Formats: sequence, C-alpha cells, structure tokens
Amino acid sequence: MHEHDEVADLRSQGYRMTSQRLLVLRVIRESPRFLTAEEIHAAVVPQQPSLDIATVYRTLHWLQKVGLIAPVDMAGGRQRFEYHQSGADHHHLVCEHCGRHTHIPRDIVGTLRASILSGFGFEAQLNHLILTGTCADCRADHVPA
Amino acid sequence: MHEHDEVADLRSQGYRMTSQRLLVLRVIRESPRFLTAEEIHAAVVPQQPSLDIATVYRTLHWLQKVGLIAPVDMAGGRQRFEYHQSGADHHHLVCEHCGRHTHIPRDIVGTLRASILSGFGFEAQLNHLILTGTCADCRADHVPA
DNA sequence: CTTCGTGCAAAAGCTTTGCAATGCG
DNA sequence: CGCATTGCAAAGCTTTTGCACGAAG
Repeated sequence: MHEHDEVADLRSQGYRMTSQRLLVLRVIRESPRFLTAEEIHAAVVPQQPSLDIATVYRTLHWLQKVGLIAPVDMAGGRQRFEYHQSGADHHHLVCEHCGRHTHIPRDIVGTLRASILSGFGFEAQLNHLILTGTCADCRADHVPA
Repeated sequence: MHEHDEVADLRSQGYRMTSQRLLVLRVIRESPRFLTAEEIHAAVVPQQPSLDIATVYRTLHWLQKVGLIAPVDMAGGRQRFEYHQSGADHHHLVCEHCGRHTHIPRDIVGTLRASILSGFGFEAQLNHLILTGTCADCRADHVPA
C-alpha cells in the first residue's frame, strides 16, 4: 500500500492526519535501520523543530495501534520500530556491523518449525524472526588479511 | 559446573563471594522463567531484606562480566536474564502461555543457517536463538472445544 | 588490615501524563 | 466549530552513581 492510500484510509476512520504523524511515519519508512524513539525525534526535529518527543512517543503508540509499525526485539534494551507491510509475514536479517536490515521470505523457516514441532511438541511462532549476524557486504570488508 | 566449583573458581580470581551474589545467582539458576532485575530483587528480599535493588543491578552486571548469566532479548522492553552454562551454545523455546522455557540443541538450526548463507550471503549468528510459541502442555490445555 | 562490595540516597535516563492551546476535518 | 491531537512541563519508572560503612580474604 502506498503512503497516500494509507493516509486516506486512516482519515476515513476518523483519525486526523497531522504533519507530525506524517513526518514520523515517513522517517520510519525510509530508514534502513530500526530506530528508537529518540532517533526518530532527532530525524524529525530539523524539519519541524517544535515537534516534541512526547508526540513521538504518542505517535509510535498510535502507529502500532493502527497496524502501520511493529516493535522489534533486539539486544540493547531500547525499543525499536519497523514499518510493517500490512500482514505480510516475513523475517529480518540485521547486520551487527552496519545495522542494515534485509527482509527474507517467511517459508525459509519451514523446516525449522517442523523439526521443533515433531521433536519437542512445541509450536514455535515463527512469523517474525529477527536474526543478527554479518551481511554479505560486511563479510567482504572484514576479510581477514 | 556445580555452584560450588563456580564459587571457588571466582574466588580464586580475586572476586569476593558475598551472600548477595550467591543469593542473586541462585535465584536466577533456579527460576523456570527469565527474570527482570525487579523480580530478582523481590525473590531475594524475603531472605535478606536489606539487599538493595542497586546491588541487584550491580550483581547482574558482574555476573554478565564473569560469564555466568546472559541477557535475553524478549518482547516487553525490560531486560531479562538467563543462567548461562559455560559456553554451551543452545537455543530456547519460551512458552507465551506459561512463561516456561526449554533448551534445545544447537544443531537444530543448521539447515536454516545454511540456507540463509547460500541464499543471501548473510552469515547468521545462531548461537542463541529465542523462539516464542506454545509448549506441548499448553497446547493440550488449549485444545479447542 | 586492605580493599572490594554494599546500603542508602540522590541523580540520571527514558517514557508517560495533565492541561491549556492548536488545528484538522 | 467541535474535538482529536499537540506542546510544554511535571511526574513516574527503571537504572546508575557517589560516598561512607562493613565485611571478605
């Protein structure tokens, strides 16, 4: 769905599309990394200096409620957020070196899921796996000697 | 390694094994769930009321430094900790319903790791995966009708 | 004895909330 | 215009830190 359609949809649901909400959403959409509230605020301030961080937090809650973003659980304690393509289950590869993330298809974990179910009777929820590691580019850069 | 050996080992490295450290470590070892600092403090206070939560935080940092526990990344924002068997890579299944966790062998993810590497050139760090879902017991309890 | 570690209290983050003012629809 | 949403400031939580005292080795 394009940004334009999303906006029209939400407006028709009675929500007000303020400049603050549009800005925060755009920053999240366009970032190649998962951002914290503070980082989002920093990215947004140059364009709208009065935008308070309290508004960023409120907007993040709202964006989660309407399903446009989802929280991401990563090391380091602070909450980060990702733009969430409506319902499309997928997984992420997050590079520890450059921080960039890539999407990978959901069925890649099918085998793992099946072996956990048969081996342990545990039904793993593998809708949204986040795997850290080293991406192809950074592996090239870090070639030992 | 048994608690007794761990203690002797750390003492020989010049660390002081105080009652506070022993208590916090025991609580973490014996819990079937991953605990937050606050939960650890609550579990420890009945046995040693003067034990301050600041000491819990300091002890948690220390336990990580000496490699006896590791932080766990889960939903919900707050940091939780697990007892970390020296160097034995493994994965966890965490049940969303009862909160209990199970260990599973590391090689279960071998296929996944290989397909991510060949498909995306991404070297996933799969030493310590935490998967949420529903355990066998809870699946039995929640049988629909 | 000599540190290292603790308790206490104060401070430092990060996030949430109350309220009057603003601006979206 | 009415009401959702914002900005600002203050409060709430969790976590960290300074310092004098206490206890481990």
